[in-house]
Amino acid sequence: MKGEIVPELPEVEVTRCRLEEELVGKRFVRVVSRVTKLRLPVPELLVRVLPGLLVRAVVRRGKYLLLDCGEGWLLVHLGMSGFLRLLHGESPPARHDHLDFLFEGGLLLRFHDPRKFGIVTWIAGDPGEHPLLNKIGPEPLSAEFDGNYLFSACRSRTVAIKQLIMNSAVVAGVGNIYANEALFLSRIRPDRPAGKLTREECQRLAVSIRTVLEDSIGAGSSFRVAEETVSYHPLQLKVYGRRGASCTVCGNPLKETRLGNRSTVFCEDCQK
DNA sequence: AGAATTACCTGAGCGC
DNA sequence: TGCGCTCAGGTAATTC
Repeated sequence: MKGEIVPELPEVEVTRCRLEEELVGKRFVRVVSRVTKLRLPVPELLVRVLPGLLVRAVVRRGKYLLLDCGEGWLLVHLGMSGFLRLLHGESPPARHDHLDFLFEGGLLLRFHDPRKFGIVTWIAGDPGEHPLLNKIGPEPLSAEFDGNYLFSACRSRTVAIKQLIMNSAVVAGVGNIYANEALFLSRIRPDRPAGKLTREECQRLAVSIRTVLEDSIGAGSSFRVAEETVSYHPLQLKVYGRRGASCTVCGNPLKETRLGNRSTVFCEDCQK
């Protein structure tokens, strides 16, 4: 598909930063829901529980956004096609504008998601114990995620390394695009059984995952993400979406295969 | 336990 | 023009 914007971890992180700047310290005034079900049901109590509450913090766990509202947490996942916009003042909702969160001062946070793969829900207790969050592995940008951790996680695993790093129980928030990019950068074939990687390869891959994510967050930070939409910087993607095009390193045409029914692009000459 | 498969959803693109 | 089909993909649930 052309021009498809899938929010990956960098997009979610840049969105988090914008929400943090704009919303922390602000109070919900009104919530309007025009949808009953996204990937999960959108609880009706949102419209009752949020007004009057103050946003204390905005945090990210994998691709989940969490607004700390004191007595509970608003959890948002953008799924495949979701994004958040920040608007000032009244604005009539467009198609697929499913939820509006109005804040004091006239600020409007709007959730838009054509495919409804996103999630908006309320967590009353400790978010770390919530079923959606309690099995998620370490953050890829944290110190906990390193070559040694990844090597341990690979032990006795027969799945392809690409599928392993896309498993959120192993590492949080690595989606298809950056899995492809990180494997290219670390010169490892995506279809290698995870258990066959050496410790040194795991070290390279862990560094590459961090690098591609951090680079993208840096590139994205110059864009007005949460106000408009999330945006990729396609020029910096070296393999994803480039089947048949020339490898940026050796010039040979990139190959495409499927792993776990996901598009997988790599260079058979550079990646071993 | 781990691996493989399915389900959820809509818009775009394609063949006819 | 439009119908029907396929594909895109995050993640949890289900099945093997």
